[in-house]
Amino acid sequence: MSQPDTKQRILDAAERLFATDGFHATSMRMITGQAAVNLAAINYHFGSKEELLAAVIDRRLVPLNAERNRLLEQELESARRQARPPSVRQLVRAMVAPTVALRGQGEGPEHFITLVGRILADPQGIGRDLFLERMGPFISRLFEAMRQALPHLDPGLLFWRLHFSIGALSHVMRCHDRHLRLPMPFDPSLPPEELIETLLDFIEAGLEAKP
Amino acid sequence: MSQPDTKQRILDAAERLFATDGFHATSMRMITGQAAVNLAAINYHFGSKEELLAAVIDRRLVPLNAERNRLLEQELESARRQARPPSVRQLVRAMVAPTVALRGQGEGPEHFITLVGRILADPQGIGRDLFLERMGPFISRLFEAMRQALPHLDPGLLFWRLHFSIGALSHVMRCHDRHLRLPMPFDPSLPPEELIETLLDFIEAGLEAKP
DNA sequence: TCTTGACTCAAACGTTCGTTTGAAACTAGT
DNA sequence: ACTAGTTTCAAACGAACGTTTGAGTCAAGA
Repeated sequence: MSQPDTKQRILDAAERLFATDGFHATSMRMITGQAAVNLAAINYHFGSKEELLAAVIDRRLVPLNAERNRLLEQELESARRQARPPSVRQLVRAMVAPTVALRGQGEGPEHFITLVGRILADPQGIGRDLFLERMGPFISRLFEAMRQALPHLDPGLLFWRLHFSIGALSHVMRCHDRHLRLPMPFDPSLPPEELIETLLDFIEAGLEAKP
Repeated sequence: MSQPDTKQRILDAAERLFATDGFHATSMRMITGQAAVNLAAINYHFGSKEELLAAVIDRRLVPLNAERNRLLEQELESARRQARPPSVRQLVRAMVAPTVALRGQGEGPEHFITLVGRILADPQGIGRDLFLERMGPFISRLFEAMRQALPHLDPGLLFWRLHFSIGALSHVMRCHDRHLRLPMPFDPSLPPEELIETLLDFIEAGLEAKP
């Protein structure tokens, strides 16, 4: 390949622009302009604008879900060894930690976070089916593991509380910095490690609420 | 006016299309086609496509925030009369109840919910500034009231937990029905009243978690 | 009846969109 | 040095975009 990084430069520029401006508001000329490649390179390397979006999503989501599954299986295995039910906090951590860790991994993952927020908000969008297809297996396994961790909880109630938990996570991911730019008399910023624990405190208490 | 409902028909069609397809993916010809009005009617009545979006948002958000503020002031006044701190649950209810109540109020409000989800996911979108401008006063007042309700809680921690709460709410609003269309061995659907209480249980426990 | 203002309409404006094309440039195997 | 295969390039394609225009329609006041 004469310029082996053409595909990567397109992926980086598309990730950034899809996140900041949205899929439909981003033109292929904007992408190829920022990537400093020819306009036809997208269709040559990816086929179409939609297939480019799929490639942008897959590049980060596949390894992310692999890590989430690894942490979940690790806790299930640890619980099995010790003949105890899996820990709610550790199960939630399997979902939360790799996600929050995306922050502080550079500009690319930050843009990816924003892009995922857009995809979740799009009820019939292009990337949504792909995203849910990638997420489904983990969510199913997390739900089953959570039923072992909270056997007394009604499954329907557990479903909704997991739903709320995912919402809290995705919302805090979506708003990196100044989402609610209110004049605050203090600085609410937290390092990622503390943010994880703060979020785990909140979700764990909500999942284990009494009624 | 010869056809006095032209503006309403445009607003209804735009609300539906902006929600399902997104602002940039919706053309003015799609809107005027579904509204059965002339293409130029949008520019005549609203000025531009962006001003139409602002009108769509304002139509529902202004009365919604009025109701939220009413409930919040009602609880503050009740607490003042009884010389007690405001109730966490009642304060959260002021934010949650009018929002969840939008479900079951017809097709229009349901589309509006989806549209708000899109606006929140758009970091520099057209409707975002307008939306935050409308929401800001209520959020600020809610935060101050919550500080009275939870005086022992660090303000920075309260900020984050309110952030998580808003996330749980907006996520559950965004996913009316089959957001996670996993093969569930049960029916997780709930009537709005029960959904409100289920969400309040979750948020209240999270806000009052110990550390 | 004439006039005025609000509204609707078909048609066109210039621009930008995603995609395609065919030739040129480059790399590597023989 | 020649060839085959891959990648880049400028240019153009038809289609769709948001907006504007100017004539036409209608209801109501003078």
